[in-house]
Amino acid sequence: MARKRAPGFEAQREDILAAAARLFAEQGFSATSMNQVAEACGVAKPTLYHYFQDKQELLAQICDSHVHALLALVEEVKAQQLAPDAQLRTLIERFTRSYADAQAQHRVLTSEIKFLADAERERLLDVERLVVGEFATALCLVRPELREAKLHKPLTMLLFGMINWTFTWLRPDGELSHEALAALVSDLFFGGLGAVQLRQAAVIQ
Amino acid sequence: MARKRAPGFEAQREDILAAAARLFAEQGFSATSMNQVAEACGVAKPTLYHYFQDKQELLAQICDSHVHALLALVEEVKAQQLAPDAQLRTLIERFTRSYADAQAQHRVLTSEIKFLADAERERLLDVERLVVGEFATALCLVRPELREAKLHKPLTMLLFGMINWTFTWLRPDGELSHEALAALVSDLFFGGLGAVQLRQAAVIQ
DNA sequence: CCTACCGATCGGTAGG
DNA sequence: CCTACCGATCGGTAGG
Repeated sequence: MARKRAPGFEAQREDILAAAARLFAEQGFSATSMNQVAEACGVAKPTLYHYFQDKQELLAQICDSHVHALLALVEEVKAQQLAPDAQLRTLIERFTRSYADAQAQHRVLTSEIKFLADAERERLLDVERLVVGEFATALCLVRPELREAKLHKPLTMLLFGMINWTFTWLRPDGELSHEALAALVSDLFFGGLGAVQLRQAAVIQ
Repeated sequence: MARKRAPGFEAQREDILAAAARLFAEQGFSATSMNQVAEACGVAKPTLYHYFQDKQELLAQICDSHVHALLALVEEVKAQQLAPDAQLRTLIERFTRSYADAQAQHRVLTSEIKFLADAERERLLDVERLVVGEFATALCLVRPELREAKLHKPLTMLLFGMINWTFTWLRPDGELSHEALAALVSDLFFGGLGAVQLRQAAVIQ
């Protein structure tokens, strides 16, 4: 039997991850020092190395837990077996709302993943691709002809663009709530789908 | 009269800016060393300091020239005095296509601007706000009721999200060309505008 | 006396 | 879990 961790071990570890996520999101991974992380959670720098092997592992843990939370979210919606329109709309709204609680984690996942080692980064990108794939599949249930026109993936990425870009401009305490934003994105995307011309992918090459 | 610069001065300077933009876009500003910039353009590091005061000035020049290019682009479209629909569509297409030629500059402008000193950063954000403002104005000409619903700025930012996010997934040599993408974004956004419900901004607070 | 650099090394700080 | 450090490398600059 392995020896028990000290009682506060997991809580302390989560504290460090949360502080690191906030700093990495604000300053970037490279511009953030381990001393800053230590100071932010009120411990000495060597303490960090008791919980994490190195700076990269901090980043890897933040990205890993967040991308798996996103995957769990889409799996949960999928399990509800909603009608196509309702499913895609629910995905959009759940996703947009999830940013309210995990802004820092999401910014780190999208902006700092390049600082991971190749193997670790590819492993996480594979999980990201699963998440994107579920959105693309849900989209094809709504408008199946998009798949043969090879527009389901581009349209999915335009949708992710709308959602992910919000962290550059949406103030958490501003007039526009995440709920209202989710409805706006849904309306815009669903309305736009009907107007998309299907000839484009063929035109290209 | 000021003495003339050496003939290759401007060309060398542009070379350095282009190499720095590429490296900053790929690795981030903080993770890129002046030695890497120097190596990328085949000069010694001290030579960089002949053209630029320090590393931050490199970043400032990249962002400054690109954001002014974007401003010039919107002013040029505005001067054409097109009908509202055609103007917004042209803005979207010109903007999307401009990324094909200036991907690195655009990534730096959107991702690395935080590493500038406060005053310099604010100066550039003010120019960015002018560009966004022109899009929002063009959007209000297409659907004036969006302004009173306070949705013209959020919708403009969703549009920028679709366009700006493309650098995370659009392969410059891939199947989908920038032209086809521009048409897709236009179709989706114009189609979606008709479906946007106007009650949302009021719901919020 | 100017420009356009180079080889070498500065003070300070990063991750560990 | 702290103080005290290391090998290395950072941005920036000296003399020639």
